[in-house]
Amino acid sequence: MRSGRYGWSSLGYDPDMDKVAEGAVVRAPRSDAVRNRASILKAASHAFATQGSGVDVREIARSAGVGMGTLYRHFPTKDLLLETVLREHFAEWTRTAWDAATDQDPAEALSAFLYDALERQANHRALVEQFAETWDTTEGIATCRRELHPVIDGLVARCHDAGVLRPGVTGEDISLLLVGLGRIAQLASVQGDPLLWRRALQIALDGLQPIHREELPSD
Amino acid sequence: MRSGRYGWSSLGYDPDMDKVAEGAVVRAPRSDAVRNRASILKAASHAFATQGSGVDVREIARSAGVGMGTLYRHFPTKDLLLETVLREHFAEWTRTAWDAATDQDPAEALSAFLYDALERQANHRALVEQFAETWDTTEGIATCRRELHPVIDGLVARCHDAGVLRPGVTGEDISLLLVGLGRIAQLASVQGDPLLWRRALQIALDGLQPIHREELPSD
Amino acid sequence: MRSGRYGWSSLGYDPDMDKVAEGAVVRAPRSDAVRNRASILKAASHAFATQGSGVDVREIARSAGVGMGTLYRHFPTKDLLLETVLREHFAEWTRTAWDAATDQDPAEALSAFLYDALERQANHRALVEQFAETWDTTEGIATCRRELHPVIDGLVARCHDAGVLRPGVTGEDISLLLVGLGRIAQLASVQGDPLLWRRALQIALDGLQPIHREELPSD
Amino acid sequence: MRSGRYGWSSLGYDPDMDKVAEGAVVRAPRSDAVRNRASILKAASHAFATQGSGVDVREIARSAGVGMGTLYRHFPTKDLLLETVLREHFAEWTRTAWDAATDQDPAEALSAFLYDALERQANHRALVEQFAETWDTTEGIATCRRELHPVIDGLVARCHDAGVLRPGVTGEDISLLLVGLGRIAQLASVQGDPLLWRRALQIALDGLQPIHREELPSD
DNA sequence: GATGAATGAGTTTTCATTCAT
DNA sequence: AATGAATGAAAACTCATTCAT
Repeated sequence: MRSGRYGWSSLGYDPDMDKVAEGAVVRAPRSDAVRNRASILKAASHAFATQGSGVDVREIARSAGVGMGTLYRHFPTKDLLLETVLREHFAEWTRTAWDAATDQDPAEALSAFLYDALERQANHRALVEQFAETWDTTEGIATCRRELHPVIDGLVARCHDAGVLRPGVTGEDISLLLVGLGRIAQLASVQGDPLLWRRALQIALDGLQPIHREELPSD
Repeated sequence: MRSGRYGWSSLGYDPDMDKVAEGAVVRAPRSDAVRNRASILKAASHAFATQGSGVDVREIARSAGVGMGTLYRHFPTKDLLLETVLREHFAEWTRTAWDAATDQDPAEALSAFLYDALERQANHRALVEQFAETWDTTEGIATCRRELHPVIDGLVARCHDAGVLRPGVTGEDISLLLVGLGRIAQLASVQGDPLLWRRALQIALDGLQPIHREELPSD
Repeated sequence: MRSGRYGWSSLGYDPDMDKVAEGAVVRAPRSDAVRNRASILKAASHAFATQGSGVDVREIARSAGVGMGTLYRHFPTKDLLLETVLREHFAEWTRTAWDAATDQDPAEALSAFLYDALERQANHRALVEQFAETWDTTEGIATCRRELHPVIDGLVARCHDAGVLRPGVTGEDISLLLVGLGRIAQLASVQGDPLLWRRALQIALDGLQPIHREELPSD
Repeated sequence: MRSGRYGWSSLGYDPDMDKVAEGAVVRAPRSDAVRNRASILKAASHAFATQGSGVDVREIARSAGVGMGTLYRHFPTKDLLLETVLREHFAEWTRTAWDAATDQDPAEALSAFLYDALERQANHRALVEQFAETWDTTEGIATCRRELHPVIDGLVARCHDAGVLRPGVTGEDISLLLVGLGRIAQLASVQGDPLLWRRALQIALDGLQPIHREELPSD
């Protein structure tokens, strides 16, 4: 979090960063800049969630109530804007996930985590899209997805310790299930029927129970 | 299958259909046309599979070694080309699926069906994309996806009859799992590791076993 | 009429012309060629009349029941095909016009000529279009339009001699009226009301009566 | 005229219309935008006038000295650009027409109106084209043509009242004559000889005089 | 700093004409 | 000679990004 010291911009492009020279006075950002940045992120978040990453940048600018120039001053490329939006999403998600992961009994924690995850993905087109687009990369948007990995790995470890998870199941297995069930959640949400994905989640959770002792394929 | 009587072109657009009058001699299509049509379909199939439905038509034409006009003579819109490619995929898929569905014992049949399905989806971006795009429509490409429904419903019924499927599981549940696991297969395939999706499939199959008697959520 | 000696092709391109060398045996054209040429002309005439000169050549070929190659063998460019069609139209028109011009009393003859002319134009989009496109050229399609000029000039002269035409009216005036009224006829025909153009024609004819002695503007 | 309140853009597309909220401060448009909009309209008007509605949009953009994007920002479709150009023409025309129609004695007014009309049509290919294309429709560009109808009907009524117009002549007759004579004017203008259409106009006007008592054809 | 107009390469599709079969 | 498939240069329109005001 490279500009955390300002307390106002924790992610993405910092327009004044390059002005910060040795010994220079760091001036607090103008309040309208702060406000604009926030509206842009809000508008972008909504647009990406409902229409996917293909939305027209102008629509975002318009619904944020700012001009294109302002948008591009804060986020020099569309990709960076998307990245920032998803990063915030993931950051919040990760936060909730840590809560879920620590508060309850392990099995409950895992199921709560997945439930929350699907609810998020059900309502976020771009989120689901980007899982696929960036699966094999390690930079850009992918970095934020990876912030979930420790949470998942922690959950998995706790479950194994408590003997409530099918032996052999890895964090990666859960991540992948997350993606697959996420897609299901999204489709179900298009049909306006959240029950549909809950059924799939139930099936997956049951398949993860330790009654199933058959080895999962490997090598 | 309106041009089945020719025995040479069972799918997609037939540019000379309207020349076929009552009693007219149907002349075999020119060999170059057949070759071109095939190269276009092959190139398109590959392009759609690897790059998704967003590929530039020109790239398809170029890699098929034909001009734009030729491509458009065979497939008057990009959508129709995509539809034809997917239709062929689905047609073949459906065929294999019927085989799988009838030959073996029910549980085996279901698992073979899903296995085959995921292998297909693992290698076809556009296929996976279109599941989502057309989930709630009933026309166009969606029609071919729906040809799988009877197969799935049949499988589900047989499994229930044999008591090898978790009570309450519907054809729609399986369809959704298909989509979700399909996405997983695709991601795993990007990483070049088919084992990954087989693990997810195993988990899902185990969750579908009749040991799990807990009701799936409904209403 | 350069290929009149064959007695079968009086207009347009003659595919074998260039084979006629000194002392060569001039072979009669194949009967299917004659038939094809005729169907092409018929189809083209209908297409140009109903859809204007913008019709797709393929539609003409298709409704003539011949391939594109055949069409282009007879008429090496679309323009030439259009020209030939209009030329035939004009030829027939000119023939009728001469009849009208000689048979009756002059005033009747003029009015009959115009009436016939408008009836033709009412039903021929391309005909009306080409009047405008080629008004200021002297080659190509324009040449056939000009074959009407002598008829018109003859009519005008006879009318002047008989004192039934407003003094000062020229053949060019009549030609222009023809074009203007032609457009009116076409519009009226779109509305399915031929009466409309007859009213305009009546007005024009009355304005041409010799009661009106006021000089028409000149210089 | 929905954006009349701005006092600066009365016709065509207003890209920021939706930004104008209740009580918002309407900022004057940027001078370059105004300039560009004007150049586009000027270039388009000239292009449509000389080459008809078939001109390449790129040519308009190029001769207006703007990029394609700019053109399309101001006029989202080619049709709308054409419509706007013609609408301005018609608006100005209608204005002049009302002047002509009210100022003078009826017969003079009618003749002045027609004279003005033909002068306009003589120099505008697209204008003349669109009369024909839209004759039987009531939407789009046709709406502006229809704004002339009341003027014409008014003129006709005044002329009949004053007994200076041939009995039975309707506004529709005049409209049609307008179109026909317009085409004549256009052709004459191509030859660079405006006298030609004045002669045709004179003939038509004389045919409209009340000396001619013969009924015009009807039913 | 903010604004939103301008840019222009890129995308799909059409159709007169050519040429292999 | 006939066929109809192949060609490819346009043409209309989009949208991420830049830049004048």
